[in-house]
Amino acid sequence: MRKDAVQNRERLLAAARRLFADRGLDVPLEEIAREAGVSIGTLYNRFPARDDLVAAVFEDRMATVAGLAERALTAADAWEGFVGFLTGVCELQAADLGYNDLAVRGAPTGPGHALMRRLLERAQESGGLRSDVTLTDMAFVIWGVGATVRATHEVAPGAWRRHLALALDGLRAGAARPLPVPPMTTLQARAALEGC
Amino acid sequence: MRKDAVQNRERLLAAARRLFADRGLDVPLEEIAREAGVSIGTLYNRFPARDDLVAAVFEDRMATVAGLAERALTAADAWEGFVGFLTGVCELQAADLGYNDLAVRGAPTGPGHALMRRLLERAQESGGLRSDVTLTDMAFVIWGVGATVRATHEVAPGAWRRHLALALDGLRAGAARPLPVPPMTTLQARAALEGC
DNA sequence: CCTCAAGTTGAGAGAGTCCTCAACTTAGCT
DNA sequence: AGCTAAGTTGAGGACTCTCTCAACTTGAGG
Repeated sequence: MRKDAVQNRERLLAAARRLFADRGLDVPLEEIAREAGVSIGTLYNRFPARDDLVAAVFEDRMATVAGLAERALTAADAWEGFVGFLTGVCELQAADLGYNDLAVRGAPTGPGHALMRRLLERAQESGGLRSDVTLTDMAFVIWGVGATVRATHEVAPGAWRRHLALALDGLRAGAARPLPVPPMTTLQARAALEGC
Repeated sequence: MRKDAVQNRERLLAAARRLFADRGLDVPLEEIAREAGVSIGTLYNRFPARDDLVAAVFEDRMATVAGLAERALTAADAWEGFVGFLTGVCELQAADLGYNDLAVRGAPTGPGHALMRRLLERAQESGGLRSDVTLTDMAFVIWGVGATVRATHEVAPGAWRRHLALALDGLRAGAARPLPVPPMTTLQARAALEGC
């Protein structure tokens, strides 16, 4: 790749990072090109589809989340580890509206799928996490906090922490009351994301 | 008003009710006009702004929610009343994507504002509801369940009940752990809605 | 310096939505 | 039946966003 092309790619990524973070994934591509000081044609040249740009921008987050999960697994207290992981993910959501959109749209399909399952089972075995929740129920936390982040990020930037705290209190073993309907199947959870 | 005009108004409302329910508030107005068998000009003639149509379609829901709140206030068990109210509102959300959008966008400004405050205080005095939550925290339930409804309505229509049950378990006095950040002020909660 | 593959450009086609308005139609009164 | 205010119509202007492509520019190897 020619060096001016590399530079333009970097500029596009930097612009996209900024705009996605401030306004979410639906920012017009023309605006990203303008912000990058590059024409719309160049943007399409580098990133034929919006998803290619999104994937490139948020590549690092996959590793970040995996790191969070691994650290959480080594926590002395399994429940604390579980809480730390969810808090970490929600902090990423709150820090970047683009990642918030991505997390909401990809909640249960995430990369740390296997890691999360172990995290959850470990927290259940330790007696901290109620035993009647499944991995697919974690989507409720992501979706819920995601909605709160969207609504409040400008006007009450820390409000999501309160939402998360309430949600976590509902996940504690001590709080458990029998749940109604069965959990979503993995297939259902996956399908739920297509619709948004 | 001429009787053909009345009829067209009814047709428009019926069409809007159907389409809003199925697809949410952002359905194109042209499609509503087509579904009603009426031209787009007539729609604009009757309802100059989208909000006028939305208000007319969901007028009845205001009364429904007020009724839910009043019934909840007379429940023998204050906590059960509180749960019944929230469940009722969420059922409305799940039954109608348009109302879901409306509830999410208008969560804390709702009509039963005063009624809801009494409902909440009553549930707290009875010892069922944790005492550190405020009215503005209810928005988390509406926003959260709203997001789950949106994501799952096609693929796992009952999933929101599980989300709500978990949220309610987090609101129980028994589950209470100290909450982080202070609650949103009413002003913040109101402002949060403008952004969406 | 020359060449040309690689890269950039931006006007414009296309799709979708909102909203208007001048021309037309009709309900309902006399 | 005739009149008129009330109502309807739908083409079209305005805006926004996506995506393409033929013409132009430039980096870098020879």
